[in-house]
Amino acid sequence: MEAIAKKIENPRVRIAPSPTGFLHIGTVRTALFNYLFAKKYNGSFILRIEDTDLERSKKEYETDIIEGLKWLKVIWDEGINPEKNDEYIGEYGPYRQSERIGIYESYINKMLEQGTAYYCFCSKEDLEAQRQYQMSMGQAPKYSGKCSTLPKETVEEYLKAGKPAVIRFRTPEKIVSFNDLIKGKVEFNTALLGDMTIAKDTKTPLYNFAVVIDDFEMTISHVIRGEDDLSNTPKQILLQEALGFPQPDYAHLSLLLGTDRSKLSKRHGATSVNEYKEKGYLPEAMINFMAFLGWNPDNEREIYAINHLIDEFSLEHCQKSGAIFNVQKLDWINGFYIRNKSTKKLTELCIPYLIEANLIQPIFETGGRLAGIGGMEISESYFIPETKEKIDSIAIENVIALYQERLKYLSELPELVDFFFKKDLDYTKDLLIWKTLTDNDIKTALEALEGLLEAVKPNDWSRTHLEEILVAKASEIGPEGDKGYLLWPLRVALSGKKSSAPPFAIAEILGKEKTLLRLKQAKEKL
RNA sequence: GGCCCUAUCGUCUAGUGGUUAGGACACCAGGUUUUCAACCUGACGACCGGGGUUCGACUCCCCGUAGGGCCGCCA
Repeated sequence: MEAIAKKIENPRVRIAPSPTGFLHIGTVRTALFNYLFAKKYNGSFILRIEDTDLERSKKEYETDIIEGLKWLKVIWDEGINPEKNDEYIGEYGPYRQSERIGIYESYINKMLEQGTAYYCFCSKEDLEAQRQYQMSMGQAPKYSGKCSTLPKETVEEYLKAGKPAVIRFRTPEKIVSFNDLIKGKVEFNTALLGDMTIAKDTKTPLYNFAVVIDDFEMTISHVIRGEDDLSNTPKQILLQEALGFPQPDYAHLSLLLGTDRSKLSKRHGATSVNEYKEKGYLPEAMINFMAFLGWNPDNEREIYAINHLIDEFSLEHCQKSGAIFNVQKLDWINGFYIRNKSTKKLTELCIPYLIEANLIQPIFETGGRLAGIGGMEISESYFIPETKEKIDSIAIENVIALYQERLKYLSELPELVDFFFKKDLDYTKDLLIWKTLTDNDIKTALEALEGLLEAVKPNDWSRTHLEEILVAKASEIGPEGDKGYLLWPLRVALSGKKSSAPPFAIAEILGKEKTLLRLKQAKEKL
């Protein structure tokens, strides 16, 4: 019989990244699940920066983590102020471990006094050799406990002499068992652990120790984290017991996997959210996609906005096994969100990519700001570097509208629409050929088009009218009504590509003058 | 090597003893298109193996097997 599920009220959860790299996609997933859990049950979501490793921690990475989570709108209730990084929000700060050294120190001293922790003077080399030996003997690698019985005087003496030391926890040997909210009952025999290192010295705590202190001090009620931390849990529970702390509930999320089913890492490709942001994935698509990696709602719906995710979220529906990060599905979801955006909004998102590709450049007349890819602020007007023409955002919007339903991600755009912004198109004669068309046929078609378009009055220059007259003509000349005999050369002449949006719409946007010019340029290729 | 976790279409998953094993992405075919995309229709495609338990196992138990994670003076 299962234990009666505890009611969850106002939980306090946290995400505790260490700023030793750019915001990782796996961190985001963990953050998201914590966030959903907190919001679902009216709790608090806390951001704590685990920067005890001074060597590897960098401010730059911390900023990246904060900015990435902000971009995804996975916002915390407590921790570093998202707007002002030198301030904290919440009563349990500071929220950077590097600023909590005094707190750890007092607990370390307490344990040293209690005797639940002791100084160890063994050298790294000896320890490593021991580990190798034990593993080769088929034993669990663990510390021998050599220094655990050192007389007090010896310890004093060594310390005074400045002998290198670390602080170890006198790990009790017992069966630790806990009920993981996702995995179920999990048991460990801590006799296999050995006395673990909890600090390099009283001012330099190590991960497992700092986590336990902070989770207690910050009254964390639920620890929701990746499965890679599962084997740290018994160590942390033992520490809690030694310190007399209550035990939080644990939930270990299955891992995000690469295509080879190993833990998602750099060698699988993009793992930093920046890379996805730059490639032009929308934050809401990323969230929707990642929520469905290792979780699913009760129904078969797939598209979920964040507030729906919050409504439906529960740890019971979390998968026990790992999930491959499948970019194809991400592409599909992202395309869906792109299609469902207003064209105006999408245009704002796309403009930085067009600028980046140097298809357009902003004109800063009234202090417009350029925010770059993923940014929102845009200039009022633009010019086309290649032609020196001015182009307003409405015109750009018309271009975007044509490609909105063809886009999987934003960075695809420039190569799809570059022909709108170019003087000469770069394609060869072969591309103009439809099925069995000869040079002469193409010339005839292009001239027919010229004649037809020349006659269109400026006021009639619209995609619907152009379609009307051109399709009528195309059906006439092509065998068995094959419109490609006329329309294919038209498309290629206008776009220089073998696939594009309908040429009538392209012609409308290009305008009569440029359309005719491109027809002429096409003839010159023959 | 030790400990722990996991196992349904290629992928993400539904399924909690009796189902034609459902959906989505991808793939394939057809429709619509001058093309591509979008859209519509359809097809293909899975319970890791072996023992139990049971009238009956994808579902429960055990043993294998496979995959993964962790075994730091990193987090």
